[in-house]
Amino acid sequence: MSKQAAPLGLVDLSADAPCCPPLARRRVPAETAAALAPAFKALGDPVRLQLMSMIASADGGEICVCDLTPAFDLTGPTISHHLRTLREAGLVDAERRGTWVYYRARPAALRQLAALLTVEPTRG
Amino acid sequence: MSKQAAPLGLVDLSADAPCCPPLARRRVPAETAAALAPAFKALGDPVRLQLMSMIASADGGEICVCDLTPAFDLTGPTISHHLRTLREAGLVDAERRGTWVYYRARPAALRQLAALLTVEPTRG
DNA sequence: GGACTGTCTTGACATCCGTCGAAGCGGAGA
DNA sequence: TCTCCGCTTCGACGGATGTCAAGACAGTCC
Repeated sequence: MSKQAAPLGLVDLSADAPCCPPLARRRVPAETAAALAPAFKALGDPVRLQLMSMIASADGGEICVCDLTPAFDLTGPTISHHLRTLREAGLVDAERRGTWVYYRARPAALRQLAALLTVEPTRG
Repeated sequence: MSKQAAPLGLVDLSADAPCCPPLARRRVPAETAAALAPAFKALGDPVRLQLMSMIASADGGEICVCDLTPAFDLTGPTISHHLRTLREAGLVDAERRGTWVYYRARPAALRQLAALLTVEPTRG
């Protein structure tokens, strides 16, 4: 369930989207901004930024929700909500395996965002 | 009025903050997440993402508000509000010169965010 | 000094967002 | 089958956010 590019209003941050010269090199057009802003917004919460980091840096490339939840002073539903936000932003993928649900990062999405923010070494 | 590093609750994204190995390499600690999330949140709006791009890609490194406002179907105060958000996130600097106000990007801040999102070419 | 221009601030309002408790669903084990 | 456990969804609430109209402030030109 992770094959289609942008299911149902999800952001398309798939690897093959040939997206985006650096933001500082040329003006980002409105459509591109509208497509990428949700990803930045998803990272714009401290909890989600930590979740994203825990997922992206996990050994084996994936991590169980049961390892994420106890790292915060928040209820299960709240963590679940944040994970959903990251999922809908196209930053992570989820997979149920038996009792547990595992999350893994989408490196291509992170790479796109990083590329957009890239700045020339020191121009001028 | 643009000399001090992090005045009054602003995010410290100054160049000398030795901040942040990639998010995918090691878990981002809570304080770091709290410090950086506002910058991502500021970029999490399509209008601000475009503004940021227009400012960062401007010839001469700076751009007048009078050139920013007409690019959107929004009122002056609304644009001003978004610019303030970018300023308080430490992403841009403002300077009044005569009648007009000029904005310029803070490359160091963008670099920090880009570095945080950096992913190994293809690990594994 | 006075009028004009450009930008920011204030106040108000509708909407969105983070959070929780309660309930639902799916799988595992007795 | 029945119960327990993990995770998600639903419904609700308070606070934050995006937007605008009106007013305030800074600087220029006559």
